[in-house]
Amino acid sequence: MSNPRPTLADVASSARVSVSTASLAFSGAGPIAAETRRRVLAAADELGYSGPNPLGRQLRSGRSGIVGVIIGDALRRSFRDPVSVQTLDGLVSTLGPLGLGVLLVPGSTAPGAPAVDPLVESAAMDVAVIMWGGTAGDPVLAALRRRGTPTVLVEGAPVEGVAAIGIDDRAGIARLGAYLLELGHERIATVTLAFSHDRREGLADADRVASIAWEITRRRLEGLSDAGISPVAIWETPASLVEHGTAAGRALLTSPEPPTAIIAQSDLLAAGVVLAARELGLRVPQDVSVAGFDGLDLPWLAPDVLTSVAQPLAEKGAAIGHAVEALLAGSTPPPQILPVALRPGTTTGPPPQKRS
Amino acid sequence: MSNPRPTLADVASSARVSVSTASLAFSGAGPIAAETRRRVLAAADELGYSGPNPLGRQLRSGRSGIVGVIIGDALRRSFRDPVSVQTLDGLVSTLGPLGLGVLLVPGSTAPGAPAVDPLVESAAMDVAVIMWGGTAGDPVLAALRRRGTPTVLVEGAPVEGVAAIGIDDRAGIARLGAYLLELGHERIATVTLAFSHDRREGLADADRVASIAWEITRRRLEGLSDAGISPVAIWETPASLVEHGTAAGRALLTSPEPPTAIIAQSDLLAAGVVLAARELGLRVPQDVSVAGFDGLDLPWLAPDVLTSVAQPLAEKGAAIGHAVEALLAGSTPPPQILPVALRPGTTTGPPPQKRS
DNA sequence: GTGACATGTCGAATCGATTCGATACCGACA
DNA sequence: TGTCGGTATCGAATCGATTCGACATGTCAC
Repeated sequence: MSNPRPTLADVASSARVSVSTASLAFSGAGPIAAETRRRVLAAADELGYSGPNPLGRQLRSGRSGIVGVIIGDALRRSFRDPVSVQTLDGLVSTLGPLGLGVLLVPGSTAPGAPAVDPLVESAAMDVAVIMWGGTAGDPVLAALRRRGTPTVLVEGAPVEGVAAIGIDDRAGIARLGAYLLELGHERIATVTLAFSHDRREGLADADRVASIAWEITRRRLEGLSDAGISPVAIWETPASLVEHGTAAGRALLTSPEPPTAIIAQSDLLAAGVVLAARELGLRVPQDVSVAGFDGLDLPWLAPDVLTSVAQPLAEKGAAIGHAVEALLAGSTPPPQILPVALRPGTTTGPPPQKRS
Repeated sequence: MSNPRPTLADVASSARVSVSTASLAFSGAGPIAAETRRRVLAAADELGYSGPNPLGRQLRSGRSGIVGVIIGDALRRSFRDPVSVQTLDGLVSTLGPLGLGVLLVPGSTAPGAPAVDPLVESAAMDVAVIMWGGTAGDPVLAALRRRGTPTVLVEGAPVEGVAAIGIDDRAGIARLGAYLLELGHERIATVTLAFSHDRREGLADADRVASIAWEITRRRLEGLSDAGISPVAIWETPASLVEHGTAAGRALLTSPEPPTAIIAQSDLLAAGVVLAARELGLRVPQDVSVAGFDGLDLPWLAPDVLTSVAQPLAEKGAAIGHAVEALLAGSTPPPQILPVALRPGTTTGPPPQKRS
């Protein structure tokens, strides 16, 4: 009964045709008589053969049909961020129709360890996508290189020979900064994404800022300078999560000379700042303006609607998908920077009148 | 230069050993002289050969090392729910050390279409995990069966020959119901997860309730009966998202005879109800009690802490992982129901005194 | 000195499909 | 009648590894 699963050869012999003909019946690549085809399929049906074994096909074609998506570290952390999820969703939607599957690959095995997850070294994948820009000497990038796996780097620093997809976050932040300056703000603080793997939390001094390893954080910080803003405080967070934004907000808003506006590098962080302000009895935006980045829909922040810079998440996922497609076709897709758009909400306004 | 990638045969001939010996040098399965091994590795290094091609290995072993995770429909929807994400995280953490990768497989191609995504039919996977209980006649389940892929069903109705992992949500809801009864509530309404693929939103009458296709929704509803509660209203939502909870809360709390307590089948829904109550100027729990299910940590709901029934998400993921492991080993893991625990928060209290 | 045994290496078969080139057959056309 | 062209089928090679059994060599004990 439950013999070893039937193979194409079994089906062929049962239908009294050669293996090659049987293969044709399934793949449809090549001329085959309708009657023969019918006979083969009937035999397959009878034997309980459910189509060619993908493993055989893959070996022959040299393609696994799998795109490895390297997720920062803990899935839990990456995916608590709607930004990752929506981007991934866009990617999956684009890859699906191409018959490509997405394999989730943890980056590093242990949180702090420099070791690379064994899957990066040994999983079958035709292309790899690094979701959150690897740093220059990223061991994951090195491993992929060694394996010769074509790679798409998302939101990273440009690396020779690696396809890149990003967004124009620097200009977006600059635009946001200009907007706040126009409103009259002079004391602007900022809450940033993580600086590097060490994921510290707290105020960052100039030295610390100079040590930023993650391109995305640096770029968004540079957007502020572009707007001519030098922040009165730079607060570094371990990850883009609401609670870290709240912690940042509490600290910044209770400082001796609190900022009149806070720009966070992500909406989740900004939302956290808004919650901290509420908690402290401050009105947003009358007492303090708060702005974020990403353009997420955060219904639970109601009645506030975050002022933010919207990035096209689904399109970003699709762009990654197209880059993957191009790499598979053997071409080298050009780097692509997607545009972002300032989206004013209810959390920004003119600064409070100076008392005294 | 960039010739066709070197193969084990190339390495072997370059190291002047046979292919079989070269294989041994990499796999370590079998006796091999240290010196020979060194020579092979050196040759590999020189040729830029980065380990055996997984495709060849897979064909030989008949194993792909891939676990397909079938996600309901749109990734975007599934993964906006922290419950899915945290469970998946637990699963990935368990599978990683086993050298197994997780392949994301969309369930159905189009939202409403009954068609099954081609990946379900043709992707190479050793085991499949259906994340949110397929219904009885689920086409995905049927397809997997036909292919003979061992399957783990999470939170589903028991199906012959399919491994099952679930939580004791029915008892948990019953416990929660009892708790509210003890507090003195008499008018209790409930907000449920989706009934079926059609994902309607609004009050459900008895007929509609009788038509529930999704086991998880039915089970949690039955928990209420177990506690002796017949809800004054049953509000059906399309998905476990905050905004649907808010819509439900608005409707239920503005009805002629509003409930004094609302039990939601998920924390996200419950959080939405709390937000609706705030919006309506109602105090929680003085004016209305709200409870959820899942035991999520929702910092943005502060200062409220949701009363909820906590389920062990990471453990659930791990349990799924172990079931996968067992299936791969050829055994049939027993169905497993994980315990849940009532976790009172600040959103429940005695009902308001009757006026008049 | 010889048999028993462990160690290292090799050749060939195998996993399950795809695909190229050859062959056989048919009707049409000159 | 001989040839050309197209269709349908088949045989054999191929993808890149793993693994089993055979064989050669070396060591030890009796």
